[in-house]
Amino acid sequence: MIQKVRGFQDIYGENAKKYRYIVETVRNIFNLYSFQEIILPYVEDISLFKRSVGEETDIVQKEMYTFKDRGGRDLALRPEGTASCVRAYIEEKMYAQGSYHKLFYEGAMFRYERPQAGRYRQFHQIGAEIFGVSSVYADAELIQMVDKIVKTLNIQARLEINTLGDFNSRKLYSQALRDYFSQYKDKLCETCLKRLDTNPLRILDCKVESCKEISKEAPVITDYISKESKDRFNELLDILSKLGVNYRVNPGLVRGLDYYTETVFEFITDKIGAQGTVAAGGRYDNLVEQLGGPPTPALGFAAGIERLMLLISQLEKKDILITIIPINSDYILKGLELSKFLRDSEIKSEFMLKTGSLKSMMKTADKFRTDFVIFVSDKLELKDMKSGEQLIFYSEEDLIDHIKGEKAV
RNA sequence: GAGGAUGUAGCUCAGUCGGCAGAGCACAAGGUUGUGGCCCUUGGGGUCGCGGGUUCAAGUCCCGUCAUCCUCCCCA
Repeated sequence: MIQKVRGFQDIYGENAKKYRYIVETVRNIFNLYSFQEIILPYVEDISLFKRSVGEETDIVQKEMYTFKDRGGRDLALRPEGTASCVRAYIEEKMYAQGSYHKLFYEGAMFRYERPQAGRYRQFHQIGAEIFGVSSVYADAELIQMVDKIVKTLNIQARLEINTLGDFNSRKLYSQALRDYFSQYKDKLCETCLKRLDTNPLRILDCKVESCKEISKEAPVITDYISKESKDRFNELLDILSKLGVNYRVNPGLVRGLDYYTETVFEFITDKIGAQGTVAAGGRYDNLVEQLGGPPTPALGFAAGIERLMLLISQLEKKDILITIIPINSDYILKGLELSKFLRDSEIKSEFMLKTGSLKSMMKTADKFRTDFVIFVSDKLELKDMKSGEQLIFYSEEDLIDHIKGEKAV
């Protein structure tokens, strides 16, 4: 049997409903905050991700799905959305329209990782970006919006927040850490040795005792962050409090992508195993320029739809279902005609396609969790599946009038 | 990329020392020839993940492989 590819999944049934529910809910919130949708390609030039996400990051080094197309172009399935969004912002010359831009996107991302609960090779994100605003109020508005999403979906997650300082501060601090930890190469764990090259900030996060010990004496980020950045961060925290957003400052919070500056944040849950980050983002003030656009401050976030799905409870059944059952084969066509009539009257209905004994059709209807059954014979009998009561009608019009009356109540 | 656990009916899972492939639920038919849920009876269902090996004999032992789950890692 041919099976689905490792790390890929079929989303169907209740899960498909959850997926759509999340996307609809989040899109609705984006609309409330006046973000505009951008539908981006799934395939981009490899160098876009090398130059934005970072040449040395795990995502670029070992997790991208890359291939050559027939024209010999080096391409990649997108591992994240921000890079494409920035590329489009520059390529479509949105900056030329002046003011600022608020965009959102949604769709599949691809990373070749070891699958795990809440981690797939094809996964889905929904995210938003703001281009052209350096004001701290943009950070506050964005984070408050994500907070609203989390609250609207009724998800238990805490907000952790930190600042990395401006681009230069971050670079200087990384170098300082690299210099410091290089003295202890023989004492660092294997993964931290790699982090020395890739992302020295992550060493501070290591759980190995010996690494923790060395980290204690390591340079502290506050010494490398400008007063402006610190003030900015404190102002953001103050605004968040006033907006009613709860947070926890985590000085160890570092994002894995190279482009972040200043504000970084994650919404984290401990209810779905090790992959607890449900939504995350931050500011990336240098990325647009770095990719060939005009200097443009920017920020954004993305949420993992599969992880949100793991956190939302069973959806409530909203609409009522009516199943039409012809009592024998003589009335099938009449039943189908009735179904058409109901649907033309905007009434949701299921026409019983399974043939067999009335008993087996009733069992099937029950499995569909139908609310009402209409038995079709020379008359029409409406049965309430909860109470078992039946009403007899002799014309389709009378029946529909009755149903519409019921729905109005 | 590293470590660990698991894989038997549609689902959840038993299967002892290597000796005829099992249960519950689900499904089908009937009890009630025009009515679901509860109950009773009967029935249909199997590439024991896949491929090798050992053996008179393998779901069971050995090797490989694939997949799922968990941890590390990474990240949404």
